[in-house]
Amino acid sequence: MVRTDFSKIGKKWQDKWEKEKIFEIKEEKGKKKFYVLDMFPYPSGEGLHIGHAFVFSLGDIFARFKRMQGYNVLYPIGYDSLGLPAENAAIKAGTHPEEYTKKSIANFMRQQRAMGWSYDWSRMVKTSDSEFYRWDQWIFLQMLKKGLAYRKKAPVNWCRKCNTVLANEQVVDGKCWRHEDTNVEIKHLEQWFLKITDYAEELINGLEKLDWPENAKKRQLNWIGKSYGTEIDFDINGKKWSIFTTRPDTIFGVTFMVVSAQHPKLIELVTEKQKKEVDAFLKKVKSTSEKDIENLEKEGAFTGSYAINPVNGEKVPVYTGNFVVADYGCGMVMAVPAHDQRDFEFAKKYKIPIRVVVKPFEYELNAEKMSRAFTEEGELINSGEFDYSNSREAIEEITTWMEKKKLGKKTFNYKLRDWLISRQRYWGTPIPIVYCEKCGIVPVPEKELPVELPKDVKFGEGNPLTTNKKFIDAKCPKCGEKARRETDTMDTFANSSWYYLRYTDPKNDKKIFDEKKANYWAPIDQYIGGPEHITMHLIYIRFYTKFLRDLGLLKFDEPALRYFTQGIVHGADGEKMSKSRGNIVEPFETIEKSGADTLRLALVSLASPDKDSSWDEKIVLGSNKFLSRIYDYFDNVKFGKADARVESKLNKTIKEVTEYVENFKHNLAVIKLRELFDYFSGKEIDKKTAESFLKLLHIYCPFLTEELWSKLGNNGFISLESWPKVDEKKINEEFEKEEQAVEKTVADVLNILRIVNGERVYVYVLPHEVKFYSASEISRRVSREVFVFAVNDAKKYDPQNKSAKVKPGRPGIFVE
RNA sequence: GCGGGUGUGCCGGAGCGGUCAAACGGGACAGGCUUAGGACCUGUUAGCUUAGUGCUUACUUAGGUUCGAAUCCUAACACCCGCACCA
Repeated sequence: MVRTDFSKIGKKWQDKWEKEKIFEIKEEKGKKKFYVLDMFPYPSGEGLHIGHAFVFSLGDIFARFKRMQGYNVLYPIGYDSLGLPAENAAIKAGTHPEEYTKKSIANFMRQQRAMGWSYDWSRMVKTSDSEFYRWDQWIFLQMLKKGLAYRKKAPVNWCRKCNTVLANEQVVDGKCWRHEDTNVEIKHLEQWFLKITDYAEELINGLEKLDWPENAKKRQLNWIGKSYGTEIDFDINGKKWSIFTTRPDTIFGVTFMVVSAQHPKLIELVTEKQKKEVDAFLKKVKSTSEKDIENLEKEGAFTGSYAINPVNGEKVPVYTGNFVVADYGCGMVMAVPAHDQRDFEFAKKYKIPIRVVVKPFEYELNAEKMSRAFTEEGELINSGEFDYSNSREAIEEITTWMEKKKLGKKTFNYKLRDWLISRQRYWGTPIPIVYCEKCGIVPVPEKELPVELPKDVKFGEGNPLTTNKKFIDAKCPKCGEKARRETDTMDTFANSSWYYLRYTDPKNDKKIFDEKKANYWAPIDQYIGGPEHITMHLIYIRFYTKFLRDLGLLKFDEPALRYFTQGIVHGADGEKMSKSRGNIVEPFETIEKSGADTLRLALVSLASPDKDSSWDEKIVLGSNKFLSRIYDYFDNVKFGKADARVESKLNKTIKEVTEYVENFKHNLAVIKLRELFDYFSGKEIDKKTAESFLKLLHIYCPFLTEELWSKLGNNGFISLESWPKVDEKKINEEFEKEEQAVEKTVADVLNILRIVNGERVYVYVLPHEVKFYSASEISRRVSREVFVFAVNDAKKYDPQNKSAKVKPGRPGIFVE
């Protein structure tokens, strides 16, 4: 047998598809659209990795499936080519990010074609094209107009390795998302923010109707983090200071207050006497951000001020502390050490009194002897008129009571913060702003967009954009005087927040996109991408979509109706693939050796695509073997007439596979295809059945099936054929029974043959079951001569009267 | 601490109330085809037992619901992932 050169077949069909532009589509009235999208890649110089091969194959499989089902399928590709990694990699390689990106993209494209992904290449977008990022700038200006883009001085996350600030979403465990070993520092800088929090409520509510994995929705919900509580006003030095709490039931147990070390108005609270102490503490806080944040001890300093508890008039000291988050709630908390672990630790350290106000139902609490805070439900004590009520119920009661007395009010808070988009780096979308001494912050007029990235900059220290004088020096659009151009660029996530819309009208140079086109294709019907994007990209893209809708450009609220998260393919050792572990799998080696079809098939056979899996080279061998068998079979196939059994099996398979593909259960679909092939490869089949099989297989193995399709004498592309339809009438459960009967009998016969040897096998069955037992089939399987008799057959040969043992579904067997 | 997930035979991994000793693939073993095979085909792969029957023990562990559980519930253990000083 000659080894089939799958990679050669691949190249042949790649070229044909491209020449005929069969995947280029346009809007069509009367045809139902379907938008399949894989999250676009950041084009690194290293080319596609196995994760790419996997996700994009999932997308392609789905796109092909929907296309064959008759939908007008939009399946585009683009490159998230702006961003820090490109800049860093370019610097490292001693080249310009633009060159680096260009090369990387070319390499990506070559590899993507080889994988057989059916993109509409004519719609390709690159975020690094000024014709793309021009619309980033345009959106920014619209947000500015609506007050959603604003500038403020704030404590921000700074990564010294990236040399830029980071969004909240980009801080992982107190470290930079790109530098696991680098602690994020807090700096106070003036930066641009997008007011995503305005959409917090809608971002929560919108989740409900989305067909997303439950855990993705939960994670977003968690991230937005809405919590209900009470805002309570405390009097400090005659001024009103509010705090936020979810435990107003413990208000009588407040023994001190803590204000965040980063609170903008902290100074107002610090008395002359305490200034030194507080300053020393603040200094320490700043330097501790360098250290391990996880095990940070709760620390603080007394400010010298006292707050008056509104419910009992008590004076309690106000501290500043390192464990209070400045921009959550009010940046200040009421501390109830008896019932909050953090407050407890703080109180112990600074010897602040602890007062129990919630008593456990079963026992007494002694404040002095407590080793930790009691945070569970209990009975109120030391709480004035609320004594003896249930603490959980008291939350509501006390809040209502305070509302009546105007001491506080019911409210809620989000964990979600506004999106900090300024980056002090070069390879990003320039923020279209000019600073004028006279006019202040002035937006660049829309007709002057794009503000292009100058090519001539120096990389090294600081923001490269500041090294190009021509770029910085600008004229104020308002007064015409000399002004300074903003040198910060936008977070790369701005680009990916709306790219899916640009695909619908990628070459439009008048507008961001044509609304008709966008509303025809979008929203995305099936989005596919990794779980790491759930709390970053997928929040931002939803936010942008809602904003563009509010501008009147979109008629829908959500960017992606259905979302599939693929699992991570680990190395053969079950560990995450990494260079240092040396367990990286290079998809290209496999493609060259066994062809893209093999790789695609292997990737989806490995495990359920939504689950993590470990790469196993054997899966490639197995897949390759299967494809070789198919190729050989079709290479010298002779068709006959349709066999009812084969047709039944085929239709059942169509039904199952369709269902599996729809739900991304490709591992199971492949099994069904294997079973079908095994079933008919030993039998005579008709051409139509064979073609249906090829069509089912096509979504996984596009090249091989194109080849075989044409070998069968077809002129067109199988890529453009339609998905087989189930003919329920042809599914005959009788055949299944028959199969099972044969299966069981074969097993029995083999079992007997192991004990006694014989040449001839006699099978006795109930008269109405005779039709289920095919002598030839059993004979084939057991390699003996086989005779089937009905028990009431007078002429049967049955020397040991085995027919007496016959029961329904169980034949008698005699071997001699 | 909070949230999500997973635990199945030698391995990967299906199954998610009966038709389950448990799909499919891989491995191992036996046999066939062959000069030979890492190629292909067939069979075996929990234990005991038997001319094909039957029985026992099995799907992390311990309980429970049920006529009946790998599948549902409760608890424990283990592992993985996400968020986290959010008041």
